[in-house]
Amino acid sequence: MRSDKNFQRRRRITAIDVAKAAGTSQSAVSRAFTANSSLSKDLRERIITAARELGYRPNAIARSLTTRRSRIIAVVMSYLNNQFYPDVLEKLLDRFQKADYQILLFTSERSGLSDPLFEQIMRYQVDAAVLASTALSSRLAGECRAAGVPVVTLNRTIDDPDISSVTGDNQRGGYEIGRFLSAAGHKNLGFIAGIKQSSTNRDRELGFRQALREAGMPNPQYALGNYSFDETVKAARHMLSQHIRPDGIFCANDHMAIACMDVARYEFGLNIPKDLSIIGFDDVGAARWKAYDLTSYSQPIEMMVDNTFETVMALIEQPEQPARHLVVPGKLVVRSSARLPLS
Amino acid sequence: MRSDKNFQRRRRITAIDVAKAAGTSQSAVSRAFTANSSLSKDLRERIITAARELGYRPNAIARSLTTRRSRIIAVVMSYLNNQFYPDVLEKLLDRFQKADYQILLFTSERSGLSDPLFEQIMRYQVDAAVLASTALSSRLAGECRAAGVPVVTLNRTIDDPDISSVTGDNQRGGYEIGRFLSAAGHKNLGFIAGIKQSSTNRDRELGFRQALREAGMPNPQYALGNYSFDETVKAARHMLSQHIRPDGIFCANDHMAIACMDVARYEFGLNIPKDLSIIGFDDVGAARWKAYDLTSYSQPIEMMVDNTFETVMALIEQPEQPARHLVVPGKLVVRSSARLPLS
DNA sequence: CTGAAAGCGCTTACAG
DNA sequence: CTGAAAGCGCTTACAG
Repeated sequence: MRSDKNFQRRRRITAIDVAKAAGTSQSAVSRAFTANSSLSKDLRERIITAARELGYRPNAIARSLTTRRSRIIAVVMSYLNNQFYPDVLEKLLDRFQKADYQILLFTSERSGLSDPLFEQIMRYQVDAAVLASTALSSRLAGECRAAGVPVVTLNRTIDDPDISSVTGDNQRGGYEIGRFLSAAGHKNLGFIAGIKQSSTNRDRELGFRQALREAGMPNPQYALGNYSFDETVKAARHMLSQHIRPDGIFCANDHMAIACMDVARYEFGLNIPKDLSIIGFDDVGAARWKAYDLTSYSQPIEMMVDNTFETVMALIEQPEQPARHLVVPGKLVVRSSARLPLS
Repeated sequence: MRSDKNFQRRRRITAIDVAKAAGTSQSAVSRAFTANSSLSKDLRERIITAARELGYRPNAIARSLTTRRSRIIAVVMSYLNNQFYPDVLEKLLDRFQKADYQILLFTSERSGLSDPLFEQIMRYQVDAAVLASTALSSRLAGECRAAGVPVVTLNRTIDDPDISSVTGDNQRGGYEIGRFLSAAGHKNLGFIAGIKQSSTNRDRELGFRQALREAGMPNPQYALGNYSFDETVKAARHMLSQHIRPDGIFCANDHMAIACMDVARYEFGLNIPKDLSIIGFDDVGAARWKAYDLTSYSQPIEMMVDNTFETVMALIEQPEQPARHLVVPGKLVVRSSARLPLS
């Protein structure tokens, strides 16, 4: 069967080998490695011993062919240079590994071509997909679902209400940030947006604008950072060069807020927060770094991941159940990058 | 066969369905989806059309059962909060996806219990494993290899010379940093170490000490940061509280250097680099952030990943070939966190 | 070029 | 509790 001679791994040890060694049948071996299947204590022990001696390990690939469950979850993620995502990934990994699921990781190229991605996800018969890439077209989610693969989007929602999602409270976060800035007596606010079509950006911006409106403030100045460090540098330069320079900027995430702070301080010589307040979103690790000490709205990763996990499991058990849309509350973490409300 | 009624995904579309629709045999369908297998243009087209109409996608799991190649690579990684690793991961993903390999991601809990990890890796029949976790015991590598799974360690080496590795030039990097600091006229150097048993730390420290020796300088003051931000904060506090305070510190990676800078500036009120020079290692993205502007020795991720990929492929083709130990050259990236050599 | 058939390593209904 | 056997969805040597 093998044609390329280069390929020859030592013969695999299979359940049949173990069965022979333990003087029993292959089915019994299978049962010994399957939770709550009926097998006498005695036989089970004999099998386990033989297996250990032979270095036998059940072949998960073969198993999933018959069970039709791979115990593999596809995770699609990009923007790994934004610390928020690796942190999410690490927690996801922990959570799913603990439940004996493995994670097959995909990045969507920023080009957004999700088709080949979808192909691969389907071919590997994943039990579910977690989509945590803001860059992603919502098409991927729809395709997965149409193909019967449970999907949950993490840190984003998409148009289709039938697709479950877990997000932070983006709108409320934007709103609180707007209130905080206006209460501190800022006169000219700015907003540096992430990717325009992303739900995170949309909701954060929505909340922010609403707060300004309620406070009787004009619309904020606007620039596009696209969740990219370099683009944000340009956006900040542009915004800070305006005739009327903002005295407070809300950046749609911490990653951009850091870029913005660097520009303000080192290119414009501004003192933060005296000359300019900056607030981010996510409360990533670097927000705590003293050189930034960034005021931010938190997204509690642990809770988001737990909710994602629960939702995925529920969907695997009952694919037809109604979609869930979980919103995990965060809170404004006040540090020193923005002036405090006048008391 | 299925007992739990909750589980029912729509019937999968298999090669047999496509064969029927295209009026041919299942073998032909298989051939249509296999590169360079003999099949008439005509039949192939008919099959592809039928497949598209039915939404058929070959089942990679079933395929790997017969080919005995899963086209899955295990990647083991931890310390994802050190930006170096997500950056590596993103590149690895790109590189392997491009070659039609998928990545099954594992974190080793920092506890270091690698046994269950090994179990899972084996069960999923991965074609190879890339170990990029400094926290890892070298046992995992040995076990994989003993089980016939090609292994390459990335950003670390282990004792066993039969296990391939790809690393930056840690020793030379440490050496150049030592020369740079001594040439700048520093009098009292300090070293904040990463994980003691890690090869990266060992080699960086080795080179550093050698340079000091050659320059006729005393051994550096020493503190342990264990590649952890919080531990480094403590280490830096301790080191900077000494009677004779160092005027230059080499931190075994950028992640720790940032922690160290924060302590120096915001707890001790030191001016960097006037009062204290700090140099890191890796040249991660944050080293370029203006608030740190960190002098560092670079590890060229792209090249490291390319080499890892090539090595993995070579080992998959010829498992018995001799191990490779590739060292990718980096360079000192001079920014403003350390005083310059006296010219 | 094409098809029938064996086999990859498991799980599980069935029968005892 | 235990075993023989069918079947999961493919690949590929074999024969035509």
